[in-house]
Amino acid sequence: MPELPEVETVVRDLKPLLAQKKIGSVKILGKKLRRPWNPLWTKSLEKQTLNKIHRRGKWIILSMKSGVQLLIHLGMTGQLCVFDQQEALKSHTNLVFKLSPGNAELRFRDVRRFGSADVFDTEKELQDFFAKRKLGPEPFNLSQEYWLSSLAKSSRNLKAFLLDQQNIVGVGNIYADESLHKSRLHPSRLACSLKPYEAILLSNSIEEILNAAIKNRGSTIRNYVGGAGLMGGYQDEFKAYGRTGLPCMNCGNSIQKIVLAGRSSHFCPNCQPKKPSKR
DNA sequence: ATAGGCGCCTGCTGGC
DNA sequence: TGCCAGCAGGCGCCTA
Repeated sequence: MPELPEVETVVRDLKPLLAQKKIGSVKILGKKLRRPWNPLWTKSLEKQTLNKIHRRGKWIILSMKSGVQLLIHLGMTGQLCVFDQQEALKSHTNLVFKLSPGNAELRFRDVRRFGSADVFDTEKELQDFFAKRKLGPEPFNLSQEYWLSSLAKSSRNLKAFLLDQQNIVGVGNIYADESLHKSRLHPSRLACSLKPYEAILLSNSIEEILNAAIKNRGSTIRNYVGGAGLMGGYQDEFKAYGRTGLPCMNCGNSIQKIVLAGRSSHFCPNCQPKKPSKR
């Protein structure tokens, strides 16, 4: 589900709600997530004081003062929200962290269970976990040198390239389509075929699209809600994603859908020609 | 090493 | 109205 803007919104929402809180009890419910919960993790987290909440790509990191790290990925349908203890548990709630002082609790709920929760005893172990996955750079203030060279080295199409978190983190199916539409690049163009001006246009577009989506608190198609339970608003701004057969906002031609990298890809055949435009 | 295909899950929608 | 195939925001494993 959630891509960088949604994850960023969850983090921003949770920040004030989790500030100065301590984790009381940890409850594990329902079926396992992508990976099963290790019972030792419960002990590692209980009585720990939260220090910082941030994200790396689409991963949410809750760091404890002791150095223990709780790492959450929302998968396709994950929701990480604070509720009052009195509020009824929604179906498919997997994890409940009581917070003290106060009557609130942090709940993780993931209908499809593609999400995950992991605990690391130290910052170093968390970094090793990320290193194994070879996460690429954040999309903001990308080094131009890095971007041009990694595009040039890749024989994949742009859609697959953008979805690969080793090249750039945080971009998923929606924002890949939106960024390609904004840069007027066909999703099946090969990464290595981009001229430098096209490559720069693409990275600028990614940044602009993601920033605009963050401003709108992300996009809600079905399940996504922020850390305080609110839906996103950027779904109303889509220019390509999900607009199959509807007129392109730039030129009026109808938006096409094809499958690339196993995912549906929406683009305007007129604005995003397969051949590079001359310049 | 790299890239492509598919499996993992559940719920909703659209077409018959 | 009812059924069911197809599809959905992501990752990770396997294979070639």
